[in-house]
Amino acid sequence: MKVTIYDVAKEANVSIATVSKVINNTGRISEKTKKKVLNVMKKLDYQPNIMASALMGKQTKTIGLLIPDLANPFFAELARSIEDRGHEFGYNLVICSTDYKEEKENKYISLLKRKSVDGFILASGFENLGKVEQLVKEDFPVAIVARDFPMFPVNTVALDDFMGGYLAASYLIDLGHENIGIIARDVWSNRERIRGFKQALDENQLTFPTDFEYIEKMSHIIQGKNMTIKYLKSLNPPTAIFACNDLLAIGAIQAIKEMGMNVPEHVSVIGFDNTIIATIVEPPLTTIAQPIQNMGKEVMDLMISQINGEKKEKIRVTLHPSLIVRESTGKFNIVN
Amino acid sequence: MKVTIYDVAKEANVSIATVSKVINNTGRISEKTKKKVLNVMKKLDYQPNIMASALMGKQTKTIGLLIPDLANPFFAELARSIEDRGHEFGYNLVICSTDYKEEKENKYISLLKRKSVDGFILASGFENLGKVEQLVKEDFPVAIVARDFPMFPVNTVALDDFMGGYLAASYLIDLGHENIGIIARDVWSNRERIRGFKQALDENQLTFPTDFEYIEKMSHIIQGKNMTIKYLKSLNPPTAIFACNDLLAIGAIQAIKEMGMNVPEHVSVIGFDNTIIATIVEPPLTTIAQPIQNMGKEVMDLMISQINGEKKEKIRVTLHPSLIVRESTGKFNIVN
DNA sequence: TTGAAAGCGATACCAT
DNA sequence: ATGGTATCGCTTTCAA
Repeated sequence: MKVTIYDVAKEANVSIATVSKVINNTGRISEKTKKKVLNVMKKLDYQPNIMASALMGKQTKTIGLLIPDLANPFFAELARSIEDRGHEFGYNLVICSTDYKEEKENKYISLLKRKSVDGFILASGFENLGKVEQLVKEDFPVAIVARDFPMFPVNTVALDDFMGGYLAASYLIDLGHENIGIIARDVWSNRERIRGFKQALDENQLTFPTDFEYIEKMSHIIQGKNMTIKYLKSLNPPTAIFACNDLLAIGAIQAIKEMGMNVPEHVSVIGFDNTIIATIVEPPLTTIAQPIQNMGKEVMDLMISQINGEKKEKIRVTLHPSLIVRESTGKFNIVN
Repeated sequence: MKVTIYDVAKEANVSIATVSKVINNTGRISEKTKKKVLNVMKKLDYQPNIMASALMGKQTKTIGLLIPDLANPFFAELARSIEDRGHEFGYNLVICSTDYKEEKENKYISLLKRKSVDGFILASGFENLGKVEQLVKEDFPVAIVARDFPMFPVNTVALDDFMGGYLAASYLIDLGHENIGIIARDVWSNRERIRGFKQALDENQLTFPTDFEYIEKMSHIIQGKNMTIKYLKSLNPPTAIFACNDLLAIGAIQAIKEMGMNVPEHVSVIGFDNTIIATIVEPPLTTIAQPIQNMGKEVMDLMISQINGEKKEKIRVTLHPSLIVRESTGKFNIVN
């Protein structure tokens, strides 16, 4: 059957304690026995059982990653970048899609704790403050990414969402737009983006639409489409749309086309995230880019340093969004 | 600290054996003590440590999923559907991107075995027959998805790739195309698709392009683009392109547009997979659909039944592709 | 119906 | 420099 430390010890004529020491490179063992044990390990193709050592308090080298939806390209790309950085340090990811459901979030967290993950990386959409706070109190390694939690100390890699919203609005305003529709789900990062958006509006003496309302449920193409149709059919239709993610923006573009109008001639559209789909849609989507690769790397680094107990103080890394101008936005056009 | 089975036993004035029995609903215990123990468990918020029971040979309820690239929408969507089905049965997924590198595949497999995963689901791109065969020989639960391994018995959920290629070619031929370029990486499923493609060609007395060659490296937009440019600049440029995934097809469309031509007026493009991006490009992509949701469900079901030792014989589920006609394909046009 | 005790596969302290 | 052994948290006979 499976070869264990006992098999190695027996074959090498040493104790399991000695074998353990050569595995972990701890204590002192003569070069000679070390070499001997190493040889036997190779010969028997011995693979230490990580679960067993986890029982003794060692790391499992596994991190739980909770995201809203793996099928959303933004989260898939983010997960991939986290995975890559983790891989460099021997970590694996258990990836869980929560669909923004608190019930699933709780379930996954307690399940993964029972599986002795070394820590959790929580991505955007996590509204479940209580659970996170509890984790932090227990001193369980947690890091937040693409989502800011200003309330208590926790390692965080956030985008400056406020700035993102501000950038989007400023650009649209520069193009001459004064009536801009907003599409967003009610999550923290979007509230920030809208706050930044409003700031730019204020600075230009423009008023925030009074009839704005968040979309419910998912942030998918269909929701973006529906909301856009609603906007365009309203009494005072906007000349530009700010969608809080690329998927929603695509829905907006589809709606505009379906209603017989053009992007950006009749209506401009700006997205958020800069995922692969922004380059694919026609016209290519102007969007606010999140530095996904960097976010993944940074959050994994924070996680690892926390697991290793390197620094006690919690760190907040804020990354900056950038405007990527493509072809879905244009000057306000009197055509309207 | 963490509450263990001992804490529960002490608090309930029973032995840990008894507690274990009520946890697992095994052996016989009186309703009274059962209720008592259950209460204490709730009161102490006891969460059995899965690693400890795994050491005793129980399941970890964790499956390793190896895919080429999580950032590829097809695999992200597939992973999501596998995750969903697994979730219904209490399974979690450790997701690993291999980048088609045998070295990574091997590394992940042995690492996850050390972490006592209950089984592996291997997705398309896995060319590493030796390792898989070894797993099968060891009777380690393995299931293959989106990839066929005809050589030895292993649970498989495959697409009828041959049929997919056949469908694509037939459709293009019906449209009047006789010179069709093919873009594909050299993996098993693509070889099958091309075989089906060739079959349709043969049936129509058309000849397979003699200068066809596989692309190297990744199957990304850029590779699709480069290959298409090469085709269009050749002496006898094709009037249609068959790309073996949607990403490559999108690259093809981009290349065609960049060269000042239109899709499908000048060149038709057909993709494969029917991921979300097929609906997003302009023109919307005609493609061969893989039933992703079904594939995920079926492969997880096979995995679970194998883990539970339900049936010994290995099963091969073959799902059928379907042609999704959108707007990237059109009749062969004399314009050329 | 319940419990004592022997593992599972590793780590780590304490002797030797 | 090496080894004996307790221990981690749980499962599972086997007795009582």
